[in-house]
Amino acid sequence: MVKIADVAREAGVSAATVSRVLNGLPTGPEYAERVRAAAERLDYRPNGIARSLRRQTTDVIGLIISSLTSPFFAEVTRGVEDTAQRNGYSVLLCISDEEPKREARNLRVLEQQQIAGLVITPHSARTDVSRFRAARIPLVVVDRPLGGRDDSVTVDSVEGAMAATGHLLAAGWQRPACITGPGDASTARDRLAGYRRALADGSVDKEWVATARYSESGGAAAAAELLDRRDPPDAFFVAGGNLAIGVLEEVTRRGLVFGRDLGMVTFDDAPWAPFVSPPMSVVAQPTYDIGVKAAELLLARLRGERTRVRHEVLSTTLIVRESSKRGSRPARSAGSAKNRTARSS
Amino acid sequence: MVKIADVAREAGVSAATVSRVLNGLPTGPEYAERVRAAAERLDYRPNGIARSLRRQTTDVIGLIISSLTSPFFAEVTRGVEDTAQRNGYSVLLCISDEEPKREARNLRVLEQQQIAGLVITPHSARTDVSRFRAARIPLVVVDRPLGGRDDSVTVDSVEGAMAATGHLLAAGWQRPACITGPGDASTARDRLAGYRRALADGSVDKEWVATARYSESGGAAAAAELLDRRDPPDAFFVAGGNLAIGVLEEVTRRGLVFGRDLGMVTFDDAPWAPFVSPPMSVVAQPTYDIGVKAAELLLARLRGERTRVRHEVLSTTLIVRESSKRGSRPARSAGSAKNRTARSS
DNA sequence: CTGAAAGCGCTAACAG
DNA sequence: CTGTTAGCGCTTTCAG
Repeated sequence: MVKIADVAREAGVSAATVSRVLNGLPTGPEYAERVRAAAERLDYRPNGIARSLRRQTTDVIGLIISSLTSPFFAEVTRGVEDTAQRNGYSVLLCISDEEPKREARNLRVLEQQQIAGLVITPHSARTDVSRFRAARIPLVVVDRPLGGRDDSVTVDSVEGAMAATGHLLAAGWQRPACITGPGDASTARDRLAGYRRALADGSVDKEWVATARYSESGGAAAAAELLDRRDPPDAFFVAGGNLAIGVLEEVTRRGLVFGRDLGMVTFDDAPWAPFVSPPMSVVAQPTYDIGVKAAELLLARLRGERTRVRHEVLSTTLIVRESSKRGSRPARSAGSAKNRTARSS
Repeated sequence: MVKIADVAREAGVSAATVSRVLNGLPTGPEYAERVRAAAERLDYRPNGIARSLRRQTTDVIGLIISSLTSPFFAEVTRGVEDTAQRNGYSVLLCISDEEPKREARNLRVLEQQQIAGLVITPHSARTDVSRFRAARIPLVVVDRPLGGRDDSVTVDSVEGAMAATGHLLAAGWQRPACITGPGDASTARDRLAGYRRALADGSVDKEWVATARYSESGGAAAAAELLDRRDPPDAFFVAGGNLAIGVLEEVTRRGLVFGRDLGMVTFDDAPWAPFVSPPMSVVAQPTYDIGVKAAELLLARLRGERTRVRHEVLSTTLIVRESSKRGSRPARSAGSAKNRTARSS
């Protein structure tokens, strides 16, 4: 491996000068040229580890993400990586899988790797990032706040849930249920709260609520439970994309169809959402931007630009397609669904 | 920051002893206990950077992945990360976005970070990993081979494409088209080859081929081009999940429906594939396992266990749902689609 | 502006 | 088995 001393020798200068040239510090131009040529000739690559040890800081940011299976988190990851890369940072990826133990191990590993900063989707409010705070390693919390002491990027879940549920009501559904995530996820609680507020606004005095892990099977089970009740709902507000797939599964298993037998709106858009039958109405989150924003907050901190804690809360967008419409024969669809709907049965 | 010397002082031993204890090297048990207690008391975390510099190796593996948008690559990533984490390694994630320039920059960065090994989905056969080979940093190539000199994990694309196209023919479609990726992706070429072989086997003497970037818009454009031909195909074999969404888009835009007006099978399964209308027939790849396998090959190398180059080629699975059936009234479906299909038109 | 020298925190060779 | 010492490759004082 060619090291700085080799370049120095080749260029006939000291290692210090090579370092200076390569880091763009002031040097005599003739030296600079000689050094650059030598480095080129030897195909020199600075050893980042040695540099980091000396500088006492790395160009690496850690990312602890709940999952990659869900497009939501995959897009957040993409946003973080893109932004980091664009600013000369690398991303050390850890998937916590929503497991507190894995998350704790991830935190430990990242600390040992001396990451410059951290982006994390904490499992719950119990996630312990105190060592990072103590070591003054900047961190930004994504998706679920963590007590408000750290920078954060979240989405207005209450508003999104209200919009979705309100829309269901407005479309004529009378007994909307809420299928949400586990109680230790603040998103799950907020979406439930938004649902309730919409019910209150619509003067609906009964509620239908099921909670489940944010997974397909969880969604399926919740839907089944709800539909099996003596007094079942006639519509679903679903609090997450993974849940939605499970709900879809259970509902089609029963031969029910959205937009006719049941109404439905779910959090999280997807490229395929327009193509399921019927096209799904969704509350879209600015997923990629969440990642970008998170990385940007972190980078600003790393540059020492900002000192006050900042909480960024982004908005959702309700996209109405077919699944939330009431009794709709395909009628209003953009021509596409023309042929594939039932007569009434 | 508490360092090894602090622990040594606290425990009343030398730094070397602390190091030995923490690394599980033989020491007197009473010392071991004292050291552990001291480390615990001080909440000591070894500095991984310093360790790496000294040991001349890191616990980090690099992953250069084409994209995270596609579930295929997201799952591969998950497989790699999972396996790495389980074996005490971390993953430095780089998204190349299929851009040669970004990929080159990623390679450079990872080299500087002194990664212990690399998993990469190379953009094309022109991807230059020579510096890694020269430095004897193990690498494994995923999805698309790179000249056969490195360990690799790929999928039998030819076989998968043959199965898909053959199935289309067997179902009664007579003019199947192939929508595949760009010519510099070997997967695209292989899938095209498989398609052709199936045509030959079925004695079809004309072919319908369109290539596009592996993206939704590419898929849509390719489908449009094919359908606008004077002599259009009556079925599609689509070479990738992203393409499929675009094809779906274009086809439903035209008011056509799969399983009736057109046949379709696509590479890549997805959780939602059973729920689009009609349910999509697919060639499923063992995505997660690809990642796992890749990481395992790499880890074996890092442990110095193996020396001969190994090419792992995994099989695909054809999953027949509705989109490939000919003129199918729902009839043969497994019960689920019972209600939501057209009567005839 | 340049070079010599120290040192980041850790581990491995060598003595004891 | 333990401590002392050297050194991984780089950057950054400090003199010159």
